[in-house]
Amino acid sequence: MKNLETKSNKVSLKEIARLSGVSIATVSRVINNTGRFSEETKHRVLNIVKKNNYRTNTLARSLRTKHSNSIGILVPDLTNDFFSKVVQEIEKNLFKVGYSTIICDTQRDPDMENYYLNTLEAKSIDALIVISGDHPFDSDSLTEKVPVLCIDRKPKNKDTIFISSNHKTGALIATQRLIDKGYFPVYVSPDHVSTSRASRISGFKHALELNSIQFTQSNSLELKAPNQESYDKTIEEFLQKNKDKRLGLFCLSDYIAAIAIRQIHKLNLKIPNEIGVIGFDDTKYASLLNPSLTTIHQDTSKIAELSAKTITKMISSPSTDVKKNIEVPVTLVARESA
Amino acid sequence: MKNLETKSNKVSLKEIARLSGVSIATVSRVINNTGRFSEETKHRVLNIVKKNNYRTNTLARSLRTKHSNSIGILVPDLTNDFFSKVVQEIEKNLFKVGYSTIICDTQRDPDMENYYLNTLEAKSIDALIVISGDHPFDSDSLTEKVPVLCIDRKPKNKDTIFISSNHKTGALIATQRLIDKGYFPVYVSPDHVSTSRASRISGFKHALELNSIQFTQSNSLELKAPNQESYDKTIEEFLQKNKDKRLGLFCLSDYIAAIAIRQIHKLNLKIPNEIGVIGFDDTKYASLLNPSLTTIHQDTSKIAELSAKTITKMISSPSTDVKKNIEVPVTLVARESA
DNA sequence: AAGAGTTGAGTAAACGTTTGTACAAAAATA
DNA sequence: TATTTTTGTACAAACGTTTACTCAACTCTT
Repeated sequence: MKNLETKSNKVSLKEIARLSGVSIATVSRVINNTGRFSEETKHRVLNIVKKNNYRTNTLARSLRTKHSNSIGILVPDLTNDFFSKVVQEIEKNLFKVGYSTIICDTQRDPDMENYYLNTLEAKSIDALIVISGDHPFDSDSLTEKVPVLCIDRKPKNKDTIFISSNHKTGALIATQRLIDKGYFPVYVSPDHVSTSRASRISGFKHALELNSIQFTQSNSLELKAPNQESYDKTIEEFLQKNKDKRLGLFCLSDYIAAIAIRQIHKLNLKIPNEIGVIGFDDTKYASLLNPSLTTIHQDTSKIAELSAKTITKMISSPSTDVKKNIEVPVTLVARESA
Repeated sequence: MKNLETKSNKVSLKEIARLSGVSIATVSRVINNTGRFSEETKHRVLNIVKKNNYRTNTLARSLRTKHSNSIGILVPDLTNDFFSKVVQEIEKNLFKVGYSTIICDTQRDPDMENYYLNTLEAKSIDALIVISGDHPFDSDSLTEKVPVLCIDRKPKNKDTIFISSNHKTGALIATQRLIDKGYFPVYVSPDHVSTSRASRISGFKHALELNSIQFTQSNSLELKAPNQESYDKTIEEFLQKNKDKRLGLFCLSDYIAAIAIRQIHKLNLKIPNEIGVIGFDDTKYASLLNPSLTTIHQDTSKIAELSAKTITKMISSPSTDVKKNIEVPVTLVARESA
């Protein structure tokens, strides 16, 4: 038999106070355990609280205290394996230390990004973690009010804390491996270009330099396209045109790598003998592709842990300055594709 | 040169009222465009509002009005391709009609689920959309307060609105295809078992019935396991043991299918000649696997659209009753694997 | 030109908290 | 015992809105 009182929609401090014969203030102090009450009243109040299934109205609380115990996260695309993993891990970390997380998928749309920035600010979030869309994050007005932390994509303002994988080194390692194995190195880049992608490309180029290879047009394959089919076509054409070379594709993401491998199969080229492929991210499908994908592993757990730690530190002691640029090491995971 | 006033942290209705020489009430009415003001004051106030970069404090607003224009979403695992897609699409749909979305990843953890339920309730969300974890969703206390809509996994309470793909039919179609192609049908199920999985299994069994095939132990492969490696092993053993049969694997998700295909390759079995594989979900990697994966396509867009539409209708007119059980058709996408 | 309706405002209460101030009673100190 | 300190509590303001009431000043009706 369910307690009928559960139905009552609104049980406030006032009601609890009335029921237990003390003042609202006392109830509040008991609930927040902020002292100045006797053991006896404590028990009495807590009993009534439980019996009436009282929940603090956090709206009112936040309005009064100016903070909400919640942290906003802006993410450009939740269906992206890397992003969703990072976000999930951050949430897990923050949950452990008592913060609730508000995740907002901006769909890489500046309008939505702004919209959510506003609603989050209006919700008195205690801090903001942002993975920006295709344009560098740039909101000084908010940054003045709450701690802001950027992940993966460099913010416009150099003073904003920024955590990311060491993309450049990752690309360097991958490219060096391709070169070492005698492939003709080519980077394959998708449509969306972010600062992280840029770093990877720069790492790629650096590797060529180190090996005294002159970077030319044929070392890159840019996939400008609205949909996957035209990706397919562009890749196929490129492969056809460069049949003479033993290509080593450094794909800027595992997903691109998967598409490339698919096209390679269509042309009946043998991986890794006739062509090599390396990806980036080490998402959950990397080991499941056929052949399994050699790729650069991003340490999502580390990124998430660092992000959570840093942001909570920034909240609790805004004065102590933290490192502005944190780079998380990446590792190459050698599998079959190169 | 940036406006210095941007820095001021707190500009409230009161301040705007003072600045424009009218009462707070008038400013409020202008901002919400709720009448009872002259064109002249409107312009004056709006100017001041703009100049001072005023933002409504939604906390205060919600506290007063009892609603927040935001909708909570509970999701068991954001790294799951199907879930993240659905959630993203819902968010897009709700955004278009002016709702902001609060996404919470419960990590299939009942504790986190409860925690978020509480914080969401405390935030005065206008409605809740839930994809439950491994246990059917069961929160009548909340359901009494705001509209609740369940997706994909059947809620405990039969009166809760429920939207999902037609899992049973999907499984039926897939299994029938395997049978038609002369395979010995086997369903492959992962660890987590949900009501949606159960429906799929039931569809599978129904297909056997229709074809007068007796369901036995060897028609199922249950992957009870903590990690992917032991998945691998279980699958390998099963394949070895059933070498004599021409197996047709109906995998309860694309991800499982990918793992299975990987093992099949290891044993040098030829797909689709010696063994067939069909998945479920049609996630973005389905077409990229090798061979590409025949699978059951879930219409995430439709599910999302329906969810958004239904929930907004429930909010605006709680009295009109909507269909309690909405099934979204699925389609088979024929590719190479079976 | 008198009454009725409309328009443009202001006042103040309310939403549910937290917290500074106040103060009596009890406890500790001298 | 007289004084100080601590303890337990209440009161009331404040957070930033929305909105039900008022009400004076217009604008129409006849």
